[in-house]
Amino acid sequence: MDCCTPVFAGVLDADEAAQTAGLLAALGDPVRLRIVSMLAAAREGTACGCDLEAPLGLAQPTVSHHLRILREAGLIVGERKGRWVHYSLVRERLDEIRDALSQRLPEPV
Amino acid sequence: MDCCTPVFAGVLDADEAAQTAGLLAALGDPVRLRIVSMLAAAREGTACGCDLEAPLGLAQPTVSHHLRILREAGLIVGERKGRWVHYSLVRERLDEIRDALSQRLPEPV
DNA sequence: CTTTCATATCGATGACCTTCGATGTATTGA
DNA sequence: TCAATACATCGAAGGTCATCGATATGAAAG
Repeated sequence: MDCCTPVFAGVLDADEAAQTAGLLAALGDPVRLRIVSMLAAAREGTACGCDLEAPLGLAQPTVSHHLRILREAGLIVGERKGRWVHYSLVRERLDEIRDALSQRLPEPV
Repeated sequence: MDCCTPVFAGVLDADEAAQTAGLLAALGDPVRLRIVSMLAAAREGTACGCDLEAPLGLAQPTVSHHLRILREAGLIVGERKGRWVHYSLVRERLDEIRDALSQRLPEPV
C-alpha cells in the first residue's frame, strides 16, 4: 500500500523559495528584528547607527554588520545625511513577506 | 550637534525578539519554505516525509532534520498513521508571524 | 518471524554566521 | 590643517547549521 502521494502543483520552486527565504532569514535574528522594531518606532521613521549601539548592547562593527544584512536584503535603506546615515524601513519588503505567507495557503475555515 | 536621538518606546525587548526571530529563522531556509508550500498545496493538507524527498532532491535524514525544526518551532505537526507520519501546517503559527510583521509599524500612507 | 518500508537519531564534515578589536574612510568643526 | 565623530571593512575566533552515510526504531506485510 502506498502513502498519500499528494500532487504538488503550484509549489514554490527552488528559486522562489531561495528569494523569500532570504528575506525571512534576514529577519530571523533577534538583533535585526529589534533594529526593525526600533526603526518602526523611531521619530520620523529613521535612526542612525550610533543610536542603536547602546540599546542593543552591541559594538559598533556588529551593528554595522546587521545593518548591512538588512540593507542587502532590501528591508532598510540608508541615506547619508552629513556625518550620519539615516536608516529607514522599506515597507514594500515587509509587505512582500506578509504576502508570501498568505499566498498558497488553503482557505481559512 | 547631536544625531536624531529617537525615542525607542514600545520596542521589542530581547525575549520577544528571540521568540519571533525563532519562528522567522525556522522559515528562513529554502528547503523548509518549500516544505511548508508543499504541505499547503497537498491534498487533505497533509503529506508524509517519504513524499517530500524526491521533489526536494534531498536525502531522507536531511528531510527529517528540517521537519524536526519546523515541528519544534510549532509550524507543523506530525500525526502517526501506521507506517507513515502525516505532517500538516499549524495555521496559527503562520498567522502569528504575519501579525508580528504588521504590529509596531507606522500607519501606511 | 523475517522482511520491508517509513521515520528518527547519531556522528562527521564543511559551510556559514555572529561578534568584536583593529583599521580605514568620510564628514564636520575648530 | 588637524582633531573628533560616524560608519564601513578586515581578519580572527567561536558557535551554529545543513547535509548525508550509517544505524536504530517502529509498524506493516508476507
